[in-house]
Amino acid sequence: MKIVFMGTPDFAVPCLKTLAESSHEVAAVFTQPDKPRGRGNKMIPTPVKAAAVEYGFDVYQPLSLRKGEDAENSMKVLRDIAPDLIVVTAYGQILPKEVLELPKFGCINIHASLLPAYRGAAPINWVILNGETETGVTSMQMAEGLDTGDMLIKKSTKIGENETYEELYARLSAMGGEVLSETLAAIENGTLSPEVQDDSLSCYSPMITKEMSALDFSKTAALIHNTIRGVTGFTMLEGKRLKVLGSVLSDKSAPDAENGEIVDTEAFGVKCGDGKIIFFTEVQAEGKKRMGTADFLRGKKLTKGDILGAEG
RNA sequence: CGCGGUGUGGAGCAGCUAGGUAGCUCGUCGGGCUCAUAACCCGAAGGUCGUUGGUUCAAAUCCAGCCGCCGCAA
Repeated sequence: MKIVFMGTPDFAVPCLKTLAESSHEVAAVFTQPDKPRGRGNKMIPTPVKAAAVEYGFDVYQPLSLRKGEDAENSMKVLRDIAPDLIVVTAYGQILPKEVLELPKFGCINIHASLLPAYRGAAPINWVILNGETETGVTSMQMAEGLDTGDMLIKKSTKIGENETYEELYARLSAMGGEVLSETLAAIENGTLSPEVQDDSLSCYSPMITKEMSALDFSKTAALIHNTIRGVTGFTMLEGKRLKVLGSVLSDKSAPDAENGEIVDTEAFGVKCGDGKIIFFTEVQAEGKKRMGTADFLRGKKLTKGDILGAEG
């Protein structure tokens, strides 16, 4: 088949790789325009662009597919290519109806959740924030609504008790490539059995914001654990920012301590709102590399009784 | 030219402001103690102090450039 791929972040790269290594023809790759980002505001290509260039594919980066000159040009390009299928993975743009209807087999999307649950922008973060124990990847035939298309192939996976967003992201990203591969095979073999989503079971996962990462030690240890795993926690230690990238729960409690108080200076244990102690396993201080707690504590002596999160 | 931090034995840090014997915690290796140990005691190895140049009698420390890593903002 002649295929056009649309995707932007790391997550989409395994899907592009799947296509590149398949027998199908990748006629073009669409990705978001380069933007100045990162330290020094340098122009950084999107991960998909970088990968596409490696493979030698044609890359298009329209500002929008819905309106303006870029949209018109893009439509022209797509019509000229006349793809059999468009594969979309975390592209970051809403596709207009005329694009959805252009290819013979329509557009398929690889989504990082078990639909109809967790439609929307940040499913991987939200499954962890909500303490889910299982998630997965779903491919769907794209429709006009946001992640509402008929489901094609679904693969599920367990979420580890201490698994972080980063780890799950990597796993689901790889699974995305597998699901795509199976979906393509099914399309070719005509063995697809699209399944309509039950809207009553759906839920959305809105974009995450920085504020969500701030650790609130009046909450329960479980919730704090989910925040750390789901969006990375940050708090203040002796007036400096401290990122918390991993944690484990414990049965220990410290009823007499204040919320956010450091109660264990040898393993970085902090008292939470429900009295339980949470242990940080990986942290990163301002200007420092991320490191395991054991490494961190070798150079940084904690003071028992210090309260995390207190400004100044 | 977005703002800022940082680069010191294998790991994480101190030392730099007021230049002049390389320090701490841990790890590694050897020995000891112990029924035993990731515990304790004794000892040892291991560092061109990111890099290049400058100032100086003397630079980890002061100055300039370069490279690397990172936080914030976008």
